[in-house]
Amino acid sequence: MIPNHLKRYHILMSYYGPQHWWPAESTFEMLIGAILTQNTAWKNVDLALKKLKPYLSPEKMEKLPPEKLAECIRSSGFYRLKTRRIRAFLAWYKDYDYRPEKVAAENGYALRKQLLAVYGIGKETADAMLVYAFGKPFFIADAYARRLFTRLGDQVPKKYEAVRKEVERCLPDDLRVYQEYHALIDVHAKSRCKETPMCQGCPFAEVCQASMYHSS
DNA sequence: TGCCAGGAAATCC
DNA sequence: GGATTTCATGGC
Repeated sequence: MIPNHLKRYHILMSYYGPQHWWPAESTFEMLIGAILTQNTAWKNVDLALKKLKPYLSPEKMEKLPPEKLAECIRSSGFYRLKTRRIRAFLAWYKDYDYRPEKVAAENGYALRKQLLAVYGIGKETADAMLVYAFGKPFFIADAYARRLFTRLGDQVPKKYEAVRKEVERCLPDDLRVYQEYHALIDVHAKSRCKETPMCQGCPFAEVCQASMYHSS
């Protein structure tokens, strides 16, 4: 049986409402945040972004000495590593004159391949950038999504690509759906519905009987 | 106080 | 291809 992700999307949407993600004041901030949040709690990313505030444009960040950049993002963890990754991304982005609309003019899959070739950008980071900065519909098959699907009783594939493709097969080719579905899954994951036993007003209450949602 | 958080690359075999 | 290790801080 094919999990109906469109149905799940509607359930989450009617319960939490539109989220209008990604939480960033600019496209550039979103792109940097995507790298900073790798295996890192968003709270620590937010601290780093605040320190980066004076340099939150590609032109300014490019001129920032690496040691200074590292100092700013220290709170996000893996800071030496992420300094290299941010700089690698900036080098790639510069070929598009740091203009997201130029990047967005590329074909989605070709663009994804390009991003994956950049040092420090893997599948999840690439998909987040594609969806929230460059307007390409891809499903972000992150840890929250896998955990939710598992709890709803799916046999979730181990490979990232398999999960992504399976979800994409179930959804309309609509950017807004991909933007909201991922955001809603995130918001839901951080809500009290991660608790067990069954919490009050769980959006998945109807399917709970047929799933292991509140028993794992 | 130990454990984990919106991963990815390098290095094994 | 898979399994393991490295990268590191802050919060609970």
